[in-house]
Amino acid sequence: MAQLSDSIEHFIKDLMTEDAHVELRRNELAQHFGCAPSQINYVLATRFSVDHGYIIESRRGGGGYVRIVRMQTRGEPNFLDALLNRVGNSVDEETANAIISNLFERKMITNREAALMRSAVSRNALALPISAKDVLRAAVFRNMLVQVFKNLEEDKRNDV
Amino acid sequence: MAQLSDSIEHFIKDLMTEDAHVELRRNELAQHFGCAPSQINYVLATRFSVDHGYIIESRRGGGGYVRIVRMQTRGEPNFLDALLNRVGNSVDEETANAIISNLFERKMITNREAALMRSAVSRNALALPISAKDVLRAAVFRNMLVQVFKNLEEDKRNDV
DNA sequence: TTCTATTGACCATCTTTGACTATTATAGCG
DNA sequence: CGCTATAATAGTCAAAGATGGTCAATAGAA
Repeated sequence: MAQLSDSIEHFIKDLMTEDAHVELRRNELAQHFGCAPSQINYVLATRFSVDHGYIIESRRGGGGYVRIVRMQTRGEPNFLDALLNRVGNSVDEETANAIISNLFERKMITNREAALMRSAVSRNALALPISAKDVLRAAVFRNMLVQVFKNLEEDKRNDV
Repeated sequence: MAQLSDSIEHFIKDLMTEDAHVELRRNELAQHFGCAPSQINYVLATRFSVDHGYIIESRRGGGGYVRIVRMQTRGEPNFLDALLNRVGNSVDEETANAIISNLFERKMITNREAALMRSAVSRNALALPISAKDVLRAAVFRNMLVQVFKNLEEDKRNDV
């Protein structure tokens, strides 16, 4: 008995045989299957999660969409999933930096991107005793802005 | 599904590829796109704000106009300072995203870097009611990891 | 029973429109 | 010439429209 969720899953995967990504209208798809729109979310959550090798992006409002991207698992399958598990709910700066370095060595991120990431997770960016998210975000963001400029200087020095 | 607002945004930016400013008739433009004149104001407010690096001047009455000017920051030594001041101790996501877009349009960061930055300051990354910095960092960092993979997909899609 | 699937009520976000308001130029009048 | 009415613009703001998200209750399958 092909469950509704299975049908939707296969429908989406059929759409993705060619391309590694699809974009769809949640409501349209729900209507196509005659189900509640939230059913689509259920399918996405249970069959297209990160540990299944997919990433979901979406946008609300007029012209809204849901985009499903299949990750290419270079090397180990579910590398991202492994990294996310490694990080878990808590990670110290040293570990985070080690992971960033690893990503760079694997040529998955550039030098600049690695620097950006380090700046975002640095002690300096996050060690403030604050609670309001805007305040926290400001701290993270200021650090990233500084890094952008450092990168520009670096590029200039290297005549890029 | 190119939204009206997106079309109008691109239309205006196309007009500005040469010159750093354009002057237009609000009603004419609205008629050209078959929409309400106030739609133009919406686009200006959401895509051409000061944080996006633009200044709007206008005049009503006969011979009225709307002028859009791209702010010059070339050689401006205090651009970083200005941004840091703008951010201050608190900044909302919308403003942060506007600034990131601005940096990208000025070719100061790449598409990938902009995406990384957005992921680091996103609601999703920071809205957790947590206090321990390691926990918070984990949230930020997980988001960035996902972004790295999105970027890889993006590059592959664009055959870079 | 226990795990998975489905639904629906309520929420969040982004866009578009329209009624009402504000400003400016110009034509006509005294 | 100076004033005023009118036309020509643009601005504001709140409501409606268009999507997607979340979560808890319920139903169904194993």
